[in-house]
Amino acid sequence: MKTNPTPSGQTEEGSERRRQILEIAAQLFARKGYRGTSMRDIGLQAGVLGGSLYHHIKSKDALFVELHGAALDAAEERIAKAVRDQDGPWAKLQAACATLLEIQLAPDSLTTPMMNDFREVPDAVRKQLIARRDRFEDLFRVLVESLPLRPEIDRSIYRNLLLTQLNSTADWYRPGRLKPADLAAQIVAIFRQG
Amino acid sequence: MKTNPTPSGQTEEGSERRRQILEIAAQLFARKGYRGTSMRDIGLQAGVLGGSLYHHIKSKDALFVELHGAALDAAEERIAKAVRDQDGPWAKLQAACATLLEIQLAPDSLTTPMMNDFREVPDAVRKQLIARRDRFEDLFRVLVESLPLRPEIDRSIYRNLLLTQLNSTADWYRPGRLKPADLAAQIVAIFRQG
DNA sequence: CCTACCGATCGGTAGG
DNA sequence: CCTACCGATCGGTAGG
Repeated sequence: MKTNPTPSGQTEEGSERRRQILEIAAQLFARKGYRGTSMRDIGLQAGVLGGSLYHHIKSKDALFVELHGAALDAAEERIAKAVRDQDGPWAKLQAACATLLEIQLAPDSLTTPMMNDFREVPDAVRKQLIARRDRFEDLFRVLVESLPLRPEIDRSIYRNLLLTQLNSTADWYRPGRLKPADLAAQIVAIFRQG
Repeated sequence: MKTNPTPSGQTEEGSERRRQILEIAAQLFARKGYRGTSMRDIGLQAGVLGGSLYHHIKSKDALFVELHGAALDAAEERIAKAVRDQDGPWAKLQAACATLLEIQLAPDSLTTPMMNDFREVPDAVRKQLIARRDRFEDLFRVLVESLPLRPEIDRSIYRNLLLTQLNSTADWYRPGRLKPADLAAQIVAIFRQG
């Protein structure tokens, strides 16, 4: 939908240069966190001085919120599609988990969400991130609703635990023989008790 | 063992004043993270200027490492005791989980571990934290070894997922009708598939 | 434990 | 996009 480039290069909104900068910033934020990434760091990677970035963005805060939102937009779309392709509540859940893990564990793109360092972020930013994340999690709320779970399981806690699991995997996962899809299978195997 | 106070007040190692400062620092680090807590913040809570803290500690880094170590020491001791009091692998695991959650979710003491913001911390500090945490996790390695798990479950991944779950609960838990022990029961109910 | 300060770094801006 | 800078804040220190 927005993949084909606009006619020519202007310095505003959707410019290619701006997209490059967003991608660089997303990678740095994902690796070093919000506070651990300075505007000068981003500038260094982009080949300009920190101050020059302000031609393309309004503030560090707005940049972070925009990246977070774009990442969740992309993730929602990919997950919804993966879920559509499956039949049965557990197959749908596993597809959603595998897709989210693939996105989270491939930290090389604009689409990597950053759901983990809310505590590092200014209060005003945090509020926006939480609101957006809550909407994102509705996707999983629906999936968990349709699971056939034992009655003693609290679905709200269950969903929280599952999402926590998915979101914090990036903290310890290292690429190797264990693929994201394998990990998703293990997680669902655990969460799918008889 | 170290609970009764030393004869009188000196300004060195084990002074009461120092203990107060460590407690204040631990709370702030737990709430705001490593980078989000300045020495001036700690001083403000302690009623002194930031620079004055350096009579009691060597550096911010050393302070954080010391707090992390002390918290894990205390947690290990409490968990080992709780495990000893139970029979059977699942009962032992649940006791360990409940104890760890109780510690993590009562953020008002020197004993609250901070296992979550390793990315915020300087490299030299991170290495020490990881080494200490790995030793701590051996406690759970032993517990997971003795579980009767289905053969298709990878115990190393299983342990990682469980610990991730326990350690990241503090990010979303809010005190209420759901007690730490209840949460531990829910987690173990999920991880204990038939 | 304070005063008074250091060098470094931060997000951000004016003006070209 | 750069030069040159702002005010704020950081960890830490000397000297009392």
